[in-house]
Amino acid sequence: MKMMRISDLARAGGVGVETVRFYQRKGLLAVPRGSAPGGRHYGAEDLRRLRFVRQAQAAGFSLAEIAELIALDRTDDRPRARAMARERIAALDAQIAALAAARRSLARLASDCARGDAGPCPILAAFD
Amino acid sequence: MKMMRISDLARAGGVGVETVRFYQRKGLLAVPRGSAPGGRHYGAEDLRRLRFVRQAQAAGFSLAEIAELIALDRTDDRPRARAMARERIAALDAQIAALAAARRSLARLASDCARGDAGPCPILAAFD
DNA sequence: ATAGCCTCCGTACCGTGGTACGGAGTCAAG
DNA sequence: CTTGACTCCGTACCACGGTACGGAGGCTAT
Repeated sequence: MKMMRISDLARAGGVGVETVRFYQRKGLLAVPRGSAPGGRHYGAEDLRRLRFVRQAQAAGFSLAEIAELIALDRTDDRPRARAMARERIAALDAQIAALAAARRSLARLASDCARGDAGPCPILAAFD
Repeated sequence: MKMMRISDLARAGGVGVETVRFYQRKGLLAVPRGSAPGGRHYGAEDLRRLRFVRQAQAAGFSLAEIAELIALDRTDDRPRARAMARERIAALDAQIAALAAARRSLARLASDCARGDAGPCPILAAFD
């Protein structure tokens, strides 16, 4: 692919230039091989990485964990990768269940509160 | 009402004393009516509030929004409370869907990677 | 009455995930 | 050959949600 500049990479990844640079500092993204002034800067591989970072973040991995995943990918440390995935799945399950429970409480609040301008609208009792 | 001290309240609410004090500064919890030295400090109402804060946090409200909810409870501003609840429910639904999608991707990674020490374990391709 | 634990209060600090700023250099077009 | 857009780089700053620290003072048991 065709020598993207940092701003192109950022746009393609849906983040700001400063965020790309922040990820570079954190070791999540390669900083372009120093000696290529004016030449190519970033390629398709960088964009894949950037997208991976965003997806992994959406899955709840911290940036530090994502750095670890990238290192794991390099060293092909499959057992560790599997373990991290399993841990995250368990955490995700717990989180989804907690959010679903909160959603139910909130839905109850909204409907308890929905009709009648009189009667109790016990906001502080929403979570019982 | 057994005149809890701040440390009792914190323990009952599952947080640290410093966190209770932090919430007081943020206006989420009342600071005990200054003139009662040695007398009662905190009561059941404070504990309900503290628990409300934690539950509302679990539902994804920020501390600033929680402060607003508490103010709403005081002024009995039902329309606004309903609106906040509905907004939060929508955000929760989106978040739950996103987490569920991430969970599926991760589950696929874990199983793709599960058997065989050979073959591809494409960590960086986990989210495609 | 002194020790030890507690409270209150202010201020400072922390990790996470960015966001902004200013300076110096490079590059292509006008 | 200057202007403008862009790069790299470092440093500083931000919001959020705490967490820690140090001093002044109070309650209670020994």
